[in-house]
Amino acid sequence: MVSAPLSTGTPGDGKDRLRLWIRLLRASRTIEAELRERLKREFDTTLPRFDVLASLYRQQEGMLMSDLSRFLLVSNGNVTGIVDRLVSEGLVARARRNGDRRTSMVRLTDAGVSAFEKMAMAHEGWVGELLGGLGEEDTRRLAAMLKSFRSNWEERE
Amino acid sequence: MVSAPLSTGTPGDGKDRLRLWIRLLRASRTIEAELRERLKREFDTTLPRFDVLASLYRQQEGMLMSDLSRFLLVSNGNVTGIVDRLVSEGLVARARRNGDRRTSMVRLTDAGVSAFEKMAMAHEGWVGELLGGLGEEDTRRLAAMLKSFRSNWEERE
DNA sequence: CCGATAAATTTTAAGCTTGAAATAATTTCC
DNA sequence: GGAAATTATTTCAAGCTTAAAATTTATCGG
Repeated sequence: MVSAPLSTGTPGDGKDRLRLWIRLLRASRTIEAELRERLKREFDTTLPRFDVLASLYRQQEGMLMSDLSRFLLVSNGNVTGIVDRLVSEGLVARARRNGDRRTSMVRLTDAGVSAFEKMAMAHEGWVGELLGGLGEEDTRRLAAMLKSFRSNWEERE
Repeated sequence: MVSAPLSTGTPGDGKDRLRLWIRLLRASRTIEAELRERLKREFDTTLPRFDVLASLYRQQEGMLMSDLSRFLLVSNGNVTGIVDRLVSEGLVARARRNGDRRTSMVRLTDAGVSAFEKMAMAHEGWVGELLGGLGEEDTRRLAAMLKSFRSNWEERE
């Protein structure tokens, strides 16, 4: 996955950052794969569906398709398909709005709420387990660094 | 993307790790999306193809399909398709082996080597830019933490 | 009011991804 | 040697993903 550093490397050039990126990507893919597999096995669902349910659970009043897309960092068209499937599973409902007929408010159904709560409990446990190798101190430090990275990034677009 | 912590949270429970996981995932998706877009725009290629080329560049003697799959953390069937496309682009070649006719050695062509070298140069620069918000010290610390996380993980399977 | 522009969403085509089933070749073990 | 198990790969169906085009509805400037 992605290339090892090519440049010959005096300290401070792109090499350290490339190495960091490779490790970041491997870590997140490893965890993601494990979570995906467990969601499939235990709840017969997928990570994208879980992510949509999680977003909607945070916003009980509902979200627009474009809110979902922006929040989840995926394309508009992508969300359409995932929500379609969740609707057909009865976990989510679209409600046309009087104000603006282009948009629809997407919201969890009661079945969606209770399905998500079960999954979220297990999910939180799994993440705790999968990141168990990290001490509490490192966990918080890592989280803080990643937070500031995100903010830095967002500033510049 | 993934749920915010649900539990009410005494320090040291799963909450901190869940928060870390969410940030890790958001960071890697953000960077990944930007790299994907630039690979498309500048080189008319994709991240999975770039990843395969990068693996093969590291192992100039070639890799089995299963080596690629294991190294890239993706499924076997997935690699088949990506390599097929790279072969049809002339960047990669499959060579049947005399010893074991189930396997084939996949290797970069000359065109593949020079295409990859161009991309890798740009790629390294992009990563440097995208992670630019992090100081050198943080970069190295973060990388060290992620490395030890990976090893911890790998020990337990 | 009406045409142009913008905004929200869906559709489409191409490619990525997985997990499982199918193929093919090798190895193991009587 | 030959059946059975194992290994490497491909094929397949379903779903995820993107970027771009198309659709539908709102808004804005005459």
